[in-house]
Amino acid sequence: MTGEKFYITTAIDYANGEPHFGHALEKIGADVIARAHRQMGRNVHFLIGMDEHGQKVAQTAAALGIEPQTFVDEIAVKFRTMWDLLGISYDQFIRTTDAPHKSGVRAFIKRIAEASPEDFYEKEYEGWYCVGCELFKRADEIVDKKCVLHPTRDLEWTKEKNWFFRLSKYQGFLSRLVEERPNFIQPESRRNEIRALLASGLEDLSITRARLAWAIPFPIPSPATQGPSPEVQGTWVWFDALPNYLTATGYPAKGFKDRWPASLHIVGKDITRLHAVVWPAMLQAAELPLPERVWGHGFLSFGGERFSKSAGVKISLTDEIARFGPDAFRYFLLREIPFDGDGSYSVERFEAVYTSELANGLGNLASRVTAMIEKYRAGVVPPAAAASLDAEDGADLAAAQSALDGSRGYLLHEALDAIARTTTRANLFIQTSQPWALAKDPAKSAELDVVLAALVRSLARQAVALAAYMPNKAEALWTQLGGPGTAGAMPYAQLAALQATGWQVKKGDGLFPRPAEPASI
RNA sequence: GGCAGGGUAGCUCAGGUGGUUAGAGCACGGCACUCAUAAUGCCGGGGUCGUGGGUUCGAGUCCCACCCCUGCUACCA
Repeated sequence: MTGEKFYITTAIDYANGEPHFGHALEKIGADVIARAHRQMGRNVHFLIGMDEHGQKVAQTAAALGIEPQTFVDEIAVKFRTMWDLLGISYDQFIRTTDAPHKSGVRAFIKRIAEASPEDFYEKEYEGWYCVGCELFKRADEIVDKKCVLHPTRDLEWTKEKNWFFRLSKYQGFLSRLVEERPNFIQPESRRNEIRALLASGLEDLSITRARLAWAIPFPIPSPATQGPSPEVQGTWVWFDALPNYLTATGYPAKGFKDRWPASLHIVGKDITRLHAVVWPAMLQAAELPLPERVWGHGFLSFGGERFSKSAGVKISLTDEIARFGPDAFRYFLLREIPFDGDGSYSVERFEAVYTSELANGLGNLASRVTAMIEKYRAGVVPPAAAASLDAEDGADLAAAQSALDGSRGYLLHEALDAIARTTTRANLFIQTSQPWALAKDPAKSAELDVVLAALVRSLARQAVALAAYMPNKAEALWTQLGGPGTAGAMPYAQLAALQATGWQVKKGDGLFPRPAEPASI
């Protein structure tokens, strides 16, 4: 690969539980973008990983009676197993307990201390602490002496000495960033929220915690506690987790700039502000290049409840993947949930979409085309001129590509909608041209060639276009068609001119078997 | 409480700057066809466009009020 570099990341997942639907949606979406960019000829590096420090991890491990490292090791295995099952094509898996990450974080903090010495300072912090939020609250978040989000609880006045990062200093810088680079934070709804946040003013961030043992020790000694046993604070999540995108490149080792800056951070909409405000300020303080773009995707709900919340949702990720397999699951999530907004998951919808679009639509189309090539042309695709189908597919495939090349953001649901139209068009094309009738008239043999070859080309294009979404099924289809190499390795640039003459078609098992009929009375 | 977005067929949603009978997909009903995973194609039924006012020759599309939903409201992704 020699193309333009494309460094894509997802949020690192907090190692305090099992992978759930929300994690899966993000990884699948990022994986599709990564795979698609490979087919666009980019030099892709796809990073995912785990956030493994913090109080909750330490507490959970303690409750289980095991060391935190042992605990996160087990969690990391569970996540990687899930990503392998779902076919996530990541190039690198970073963990914040990796030694290179920990040393990279220290180097990054020291770099800021050198480049922007006034940006770190110690302060005795005190304020109203909401036990519900587990946060200090600002005055404008307090109404009637109660937290607006937890009005039934009393606030507690709490004190702690911490290191702070002078985020307020970067307010002007960040405002210009968001105004001058409208693509920096997308989609538009997220950008509006960030603009509102910037307009309301920024406060400095506390970036360490006392008595936090399961963390990277903050590398700057406290001037106030010099002596035989200086107090060492634990580095709080901001400076531990966010720099993973940077330390993954090998920072501070020479050569990290071969990969940095990141092209695209895919994150949940709940943490877009961290990536669009805090992270750029940190990088600017270190005088390092900023990422090109942050994309805040939406959330998945189930019967009105968040998947990410621990309570109530009684639906298993592994069960849903097993229902029709990983590829169909990937397809459904991205088809059903707009990648720039929220959506809800329902088993009924999954079954409906699978049956109508994958089994009856694409699967049956492949079945009827391969059957006709075998029956009428002994399995060999005949040479033939282009048909109306080829030209008409072009617009949809272009739309599918433009929906995820970044020019309009990353609208994966729109891309799948466009590809689905090519499936519908091919089924209609068969009905209109009636190849079975052409086959009965020897004088119409050339006409039949045109129809059959066009259908194989259409399916081949669909296999290539769908390879990012359903990698296994796309290859299964490609193999049945007798295409060269793999569908996933076929560049989008070659789609329009794709030929299939001479391919050896071999009808195989149904791509998407219809679900078993429910037992009726 | 503040800010932002939204409420259109059973379900998911389209509907630039107001203009003939409000559209698509799915689901449902009928017909056609047979290459195919009883799949496909065609036709059809189905909507007081959140509520109430207003502007206009004319409003889903503009204005006002109200109701409801969602998101954001920065320190544990």
